[in-house]
Amino acid sequence: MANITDIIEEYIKARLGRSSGGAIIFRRGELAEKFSCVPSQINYVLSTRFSSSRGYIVETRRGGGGFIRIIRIPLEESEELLDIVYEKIGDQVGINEAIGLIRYLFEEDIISRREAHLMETVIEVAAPDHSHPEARRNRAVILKSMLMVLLRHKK
Amino acid sequence: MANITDIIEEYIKARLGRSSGGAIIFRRGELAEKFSCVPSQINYVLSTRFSSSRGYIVETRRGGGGFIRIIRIPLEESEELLDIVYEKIGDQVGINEAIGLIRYLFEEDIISRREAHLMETVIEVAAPDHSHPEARRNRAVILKSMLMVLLRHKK
DNA sequence: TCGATAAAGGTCAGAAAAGGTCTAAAGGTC
DNA sequence: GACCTTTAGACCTTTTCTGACCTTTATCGA
Repeated sequence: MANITDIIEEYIKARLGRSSGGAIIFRRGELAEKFSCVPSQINYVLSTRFSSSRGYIVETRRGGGGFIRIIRIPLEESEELLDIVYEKIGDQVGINEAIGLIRYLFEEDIISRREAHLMETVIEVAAPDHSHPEARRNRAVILKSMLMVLLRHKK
Repeated sequence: MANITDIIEEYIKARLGRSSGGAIIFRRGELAEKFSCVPSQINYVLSTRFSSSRGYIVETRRGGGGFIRIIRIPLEESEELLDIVYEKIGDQVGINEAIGLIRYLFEEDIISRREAHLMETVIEVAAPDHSHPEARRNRAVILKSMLMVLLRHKK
């Protein structure tokens, strides 16, 4: 259990715990240096331990001045939405289900009318081919991404 | 965030914010001197951060007495939004242009921060294959659809 | 007046500075 | 031994930065 992935995971969680806004930022190369591992190891840690299904958002930028930012989504108030994201939707979703979900969010006052229209339109336009499996997967990816944004930016 | 480009961008935005008419003027060489960089760095900042899709007009003059003037374009009525839809975007659009535009709308208070994040995420997720022509067309379709929603449902 | 010179800014290619992806091998677990 | 997780490394993409070389404009002196 002393593998480097777990150690880095703990380190990141400790820093997130100390941080004020529930977000930290660092350079991939520096972190790799600190733990004497290859940089891609950091990506492995991020994808296995800080995925969105675990309640994290990871933002990165390449090039000079590049960075990795990890944001923790406060779970207490968001569990319902996260549940929706990872249980109801899964990795594919039909158009009616998706639209139904969006309407539900509006009725529960989780999103505004305008946001609801925005989201519905996106679903219709970006994944129009109704029952094609490819479209079902695409729709799930887009819908989940949008829900993650809502989690991050409370109304 | 220790890169010069971001620092110069902030400096220019601060000066624009303080300015009365939403315009500032300076000498390229002096600015470069101030930030200890080569003059062409200023051009890089201008083209990546003060493009027209982000809501700026840049005017310059060469030779003795030359200058660079940056003008912020306020965005007021929905007619201008329609203009954007039909002129700036067209039937294909790059990712940076699209995101620049979304930020512009946010800065002009036409969309909320949450809507901006929603839209940016959609653009990134739904048309990820950056420079592929198919993705460029797809991006345009999605972006225009979203803008039409904004037009119909005022903030 | 007109041509040379100085004083700007513009362009472009390439280097540098990040982070991303993919695969193969190594390590664990049952 | 089969299967899953972890680790390393080769190679790729994006973004920023630098410098050499080019163009435009103003001014000054013959």
